[in-house]
Amino acid sequence: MKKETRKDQIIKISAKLFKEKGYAAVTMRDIAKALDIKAASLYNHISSKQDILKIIIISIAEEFTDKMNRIHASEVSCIEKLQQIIALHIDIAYRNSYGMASLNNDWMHLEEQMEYYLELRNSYEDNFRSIINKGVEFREIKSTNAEITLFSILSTLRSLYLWIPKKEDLNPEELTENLSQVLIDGILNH
Amino acid sequence: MKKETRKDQIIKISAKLFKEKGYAAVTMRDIAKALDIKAASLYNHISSKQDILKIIIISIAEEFTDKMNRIHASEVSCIEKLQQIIALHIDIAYRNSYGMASLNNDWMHLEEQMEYYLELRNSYEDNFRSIINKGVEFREIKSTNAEITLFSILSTLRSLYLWIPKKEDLNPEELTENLSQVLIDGILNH
DNA sequence: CAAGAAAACTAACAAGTGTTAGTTTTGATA
DNA sequence: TATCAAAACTAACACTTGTTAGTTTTCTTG
Repeated sequence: MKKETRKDQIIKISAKLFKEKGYAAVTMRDIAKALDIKAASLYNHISSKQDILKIIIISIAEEFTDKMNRIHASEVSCIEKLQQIIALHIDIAYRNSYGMASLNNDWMHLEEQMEYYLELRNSYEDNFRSIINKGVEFREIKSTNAEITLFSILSTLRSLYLWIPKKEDLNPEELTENLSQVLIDGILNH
Repeated sequence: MKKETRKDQIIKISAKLFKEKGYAAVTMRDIAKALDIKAASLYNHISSKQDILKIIIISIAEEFTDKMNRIHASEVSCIEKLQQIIALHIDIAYRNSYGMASLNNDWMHLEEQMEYYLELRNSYEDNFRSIINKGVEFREIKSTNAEITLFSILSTLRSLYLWIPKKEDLNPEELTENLSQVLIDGILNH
């Protein structure tokens, strides 16, 4: 593990501030103040405010897309794939809850990179949809509206970043187990 | 039904812009341009930018809290209460998907009103939690972690505003039916 | 149609924005 | 210890921000 550079610190503290107030409401002076330096000094490490956002968002989006591709291609049941997707989201939300906030809420402030981001997101969602559709086809998953199933699971997973930091007592393994139960088995006691 | 005032138009178009770019990234000149007037003219109808946000968010938050109170107090099973909550979210998301975006993402930019907003939200969540806990107690709901059940359902409901405008083919009744199935019965085919 | 209110306008403000240029300080290496 | 790059600084820029003051236009109503 390499030492944390000043640039890493800038990215990290920026992600934290972006989560609290949103990208547009955070100024370069806010970021600088949080590091106890002047705004102009930031430019020795990053090229622009946009650049910070791009680094935060694209790295996470690529990780999601990459790992989803592997899950999609793997030779396990659809239900097992769903469990792996749940574990993936929990893992990333634990490691980078600040970045997840930007991914979810600030992607519209990407400029040149927005198209690429949307490609990554669409690829991810297409794989997700494909897994659920196969699950319905193989009778593993109920054939109510598959699009609603996708939406519901994805909404929950995308909100994990808000919730995980407030529940530090729960470890990732236990959470993965319980969340899989709720999302896949449902809540009804029959 | 009274005629739509200029103020109503300002609130409506602002909510739309806030959904697209977030409160902080929308300027008074943006709002004015969308109405084909000058920024200064807005101040004949509203007192500040903050004021617009306050009106958008507080009215929805009060509606949620109010209707949740009634559901909580009603004499039906917990599962039926959950269905009513789902119907409530779908109803509001259909009628005001723009406002829901601000409620979810821009509440941190409320100033004097933030405390009141948080009270409303906490009251809502406490009622929701109480319904689920009672459901577990009465053996209507599985006794996996109740907090995870709450989180999962609430995340899905809070994301409806993103999804409903893209699926115009689905009517509210059908959606309520299907979403209840997914959230309550789960997706597993057994 | 006259009069007054409502709602638009122009012009400007003070403060805050991201960023650059040029300079000084810091810290590692030879 | 001398050197040189990395990283901090000060000062300033051009532009944008929310908002106000004062004026003109438009609409409503008697």
